[in-house]
Amino acid sequence: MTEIPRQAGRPREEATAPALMDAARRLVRTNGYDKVSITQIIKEAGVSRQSLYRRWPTKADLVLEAFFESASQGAFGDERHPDQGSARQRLLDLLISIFDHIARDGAAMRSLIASAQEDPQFRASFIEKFVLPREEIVTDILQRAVESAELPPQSDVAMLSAMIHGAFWYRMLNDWPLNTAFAKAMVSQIFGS
Amino acid sequence: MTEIPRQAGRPREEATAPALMDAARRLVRTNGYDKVSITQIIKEAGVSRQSLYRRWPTKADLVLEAFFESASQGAFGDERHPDQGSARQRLLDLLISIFDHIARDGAAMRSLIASAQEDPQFRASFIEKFVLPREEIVTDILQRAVESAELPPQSDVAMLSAMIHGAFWYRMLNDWPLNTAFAKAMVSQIFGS
DNA sequence: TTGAATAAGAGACGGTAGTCTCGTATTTAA
DNA sequence: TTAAATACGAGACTACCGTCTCTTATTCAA
Repeated sequence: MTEIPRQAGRPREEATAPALMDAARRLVRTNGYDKVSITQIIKEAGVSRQSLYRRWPTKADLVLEAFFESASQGAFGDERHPDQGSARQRLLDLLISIFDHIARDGAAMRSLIASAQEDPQFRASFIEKFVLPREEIVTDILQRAVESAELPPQSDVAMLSAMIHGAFWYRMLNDWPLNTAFAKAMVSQIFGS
Repeated sequence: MTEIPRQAGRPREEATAPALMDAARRLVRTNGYDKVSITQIIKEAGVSRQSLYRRWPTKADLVLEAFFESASQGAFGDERHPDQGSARQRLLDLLISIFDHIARDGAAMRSLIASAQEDPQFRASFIEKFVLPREEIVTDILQRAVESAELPPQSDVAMLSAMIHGAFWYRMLNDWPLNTAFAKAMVSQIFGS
């Protein structure tokens, strides 16, 4: 319980950040990322323009936090029981869970990937907050698979991870379906069928 | 030599389209896709705004054609000798050639992938003109590899192709390096080391 | 009690994408 | 020769993003 010594000056309105995230989530789910303007979001949240830009540098940063950093609503790829079951089964469960989330919020995710391409600042933040954590979950599963001999000992775990994430990024970005059949096929390709 | 019956009306200025593509290529290579405005491109090409929009619906469509549809300058992934050499070697050569092109024009490619996420119209055109042709080159190599027993007969060629393209999309979009070492590692992962 | 620091809302501002209109030029067909 | 069709350049127009300024409000420290 370390007391944060308060700065001089008017404190931030506590309700503003959640109001903006809620508004952003709701509007983006309803209308799609690029159909939603900053002006709409601040009107919906009942807040001024500068109050948004004081908290996030761009629309993309706000949406990233609104969608993918709220632990309470379950981010992509929960790994609740990292030590149970075979690596193969854990990877399959993880992929199915990811594809479920993509079915709901894939459009937002695609827009964030797009924004990351245009803005190096945001890209760094996106990689740190979104890509690397998910990368780690997969490499962890694969590493354990090597240790338990479910994968051959000379397996290139980093390469396999790039192929796994890459495959569904590629499919998602190009409008190909991501379903259970695809998850099973991918797992078979990795672990052998 | 079928004569195209000319419509009534003033014909298009033949020099306009190449002038716009040249200007777009030059400016985007120098300054980067999102630093270049339509206004800059038309000024550089010495052409009016509408003359551009009469030919391409968006900046992305112009840049796609300027960079990746000019056969003369070698698109990504030339396959000059599709029947020579092992499939493994052909895939390696192809990957190295792709990575070379990415080193030069990867920034433009990333921006086009980004634009494709925001605009379904452009996405369809991007998939048709860019993604599918390259998809075909890889699946062709893999299919021949199955036929020549370089890959096991039950290989899921479509899945392997998604993993290959996906892996370098994923790496490219996230600022990881794409070099010969990565190409070799990927080929080893596909064909066995 | 006062001053410094910071937040708030309101809204002007510059830069950009893509649309639209206007007057003019060029071509085909009647 | 004339009318229809289409191209041209010039530039106005709307909507948007992100920045900036102005005035007011709230908090801490002297």
